[in-house]
Amino acid sequence: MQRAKQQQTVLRALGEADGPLSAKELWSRLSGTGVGLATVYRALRRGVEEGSLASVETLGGGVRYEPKNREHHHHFLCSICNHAFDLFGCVEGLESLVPDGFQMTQHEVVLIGTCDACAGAA
Amino acid sequence: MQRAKQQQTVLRALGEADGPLSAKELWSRLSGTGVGLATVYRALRRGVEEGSLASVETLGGGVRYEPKNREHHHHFLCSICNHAFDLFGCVEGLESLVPDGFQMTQHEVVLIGTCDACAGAA
DNA sequence: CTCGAAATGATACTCGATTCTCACTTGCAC
DNA sequence: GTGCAAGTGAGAATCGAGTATCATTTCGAG
Repeated sequence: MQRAKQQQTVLRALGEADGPLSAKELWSRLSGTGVGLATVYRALRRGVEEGSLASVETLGGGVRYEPKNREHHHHFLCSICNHAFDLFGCVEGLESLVPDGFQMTQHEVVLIGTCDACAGAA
Repeated sequence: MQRAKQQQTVLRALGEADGPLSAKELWSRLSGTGVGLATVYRALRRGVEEGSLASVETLGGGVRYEPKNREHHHHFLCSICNHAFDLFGCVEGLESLVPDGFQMTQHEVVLIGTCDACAGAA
């Protein structure tokens, strides 16, 4: 196992995911590599500080991380496996919801249901 | 101060709010009444169990609670005061985001920005 | 090869949110 | 008034997420 390169391993694994991952989820995907949880957190924190990663909340508990070099998108949260998936595209008509005097700067859309795998296994 | 009715006080205060409240937010609104934090949690837990309350995550950290007898709605989160407000209305076109094989059962829309009061104070 | 700065993994620790414990109080039946 | 089950407030205990510590290892410069 190589040292001094574990953080790159962490970031690469995150980049290969199909959605944002929490620190624990990411760590479990690296369980065979001997990477410590502390290193996962170090890599995530550094990534956020350097601007290459974004931390997102997708409901379902906890903060997840994803690479920042992605198009504007939203997430699908599987209520069975609790995994978050990236969705492509966005929705219209959000401005009409904003009350007078309020200023919207961002928005989040989260769809909740069952993912491909969980729906098929049911 | 009346005893054995504190939980009703808690639930009434929640019903009068303009958006979902966290346990701490709710407790601070009751600070003059001598209600203990434990009682707030007890009231919230019981309300959820009995089905009169819904727990919602509005991003911005933590779980908030609101009465369940409300129309379908979404929330606006002020990034300055971190308060959550109810929004009325919904959006169209969510179905088009769902990937093949996935089944959507719920959705959440959260708008983020500055509320009336915070925008005015800036 | 040798040295030192930076990285690493294991684990102890911190912090906040929530729940539990317990002595006391209240409301109600009798 | 008495007895008792349920409610209550204060603080202890618990739990999970994230951070700090520390001995060890790696890697590049000389």
